[in-house]
Amino acid sequence: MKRRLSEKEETLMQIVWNRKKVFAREVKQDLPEPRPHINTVATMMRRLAEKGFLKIEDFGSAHRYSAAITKKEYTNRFVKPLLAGLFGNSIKNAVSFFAEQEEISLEELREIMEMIENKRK
Amino acid sequence: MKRRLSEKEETLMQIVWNRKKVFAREVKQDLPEPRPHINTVATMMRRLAEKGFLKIEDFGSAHRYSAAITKKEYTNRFVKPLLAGLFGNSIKNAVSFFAEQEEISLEELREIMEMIENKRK
DNA sequence: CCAAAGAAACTACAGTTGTAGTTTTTAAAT
DNA sequence: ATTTAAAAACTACAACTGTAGTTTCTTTGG
Repeated sequence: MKRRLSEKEETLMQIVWNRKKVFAREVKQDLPEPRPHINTVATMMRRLAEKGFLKIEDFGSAHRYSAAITKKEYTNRFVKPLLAGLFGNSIKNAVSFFAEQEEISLEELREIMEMIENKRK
Repeated sequence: MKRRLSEKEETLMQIVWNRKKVFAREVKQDLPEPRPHINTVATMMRRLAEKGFLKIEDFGSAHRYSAAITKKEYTNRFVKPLLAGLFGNSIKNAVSFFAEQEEISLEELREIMEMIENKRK
């Protein structure tokens, strides 16, 4: 579990994180068109399991998959360093960037601050 | 210029973005130990150029590289969607996440808001 | 001009990713 | 028990990545 995932792999993990427990067939259904062959999905799921990102639970004749790493862990382990690398090791700079790009508004920043303050009470 | 870069490639781009114009030899110097062989760096730079991420300027017998895409463009094209994918298409959620992880403080959020407010004047 | 140094270009190879065909196993239905 | 359907497992392959050795080209110092 050392390298960060490719885009496609990340998409699969997204689906697993959302649905908690999934069969390959369901993962395929959640993918956008053009959907890959079911075997493609199955192969990628198997590889993700081999790499320690997914757990397998046997379920009759089928495997049911679930995440072996939470989205939070994944984000901390792989996404945070990515952002840090791009923004001089500062998440603050990253947030500034998105604020300047107007991907987040002053209003929303205010909401976040409130939310954090409440949580600390 | 369609897929996002690997970690190593991104590291090379970082160096180019920082130094603006670089020779392969300089890129190698900026890499952390254990440094790869110079040919490894050269090959990756050539491939990044082929993929449209770098421009080449001939400079005597050597190539001098510079970024063909700004860090801002790269972030918007590849990093923003990555974050959006993880956080329900909401950069706000992403920022909330990092705030909860205490990767950014209330103080810093306040600074960002001020900075943005000033910029809009 | 010629040799030496440095760089680019070319070649090679193993590991990973995305893709899916083929074969085998399993379960279910009659 | 036999067929059938579904899934897993296995196999294959091309593209891409990381790595570096080998060969060729180009400059420059004598």
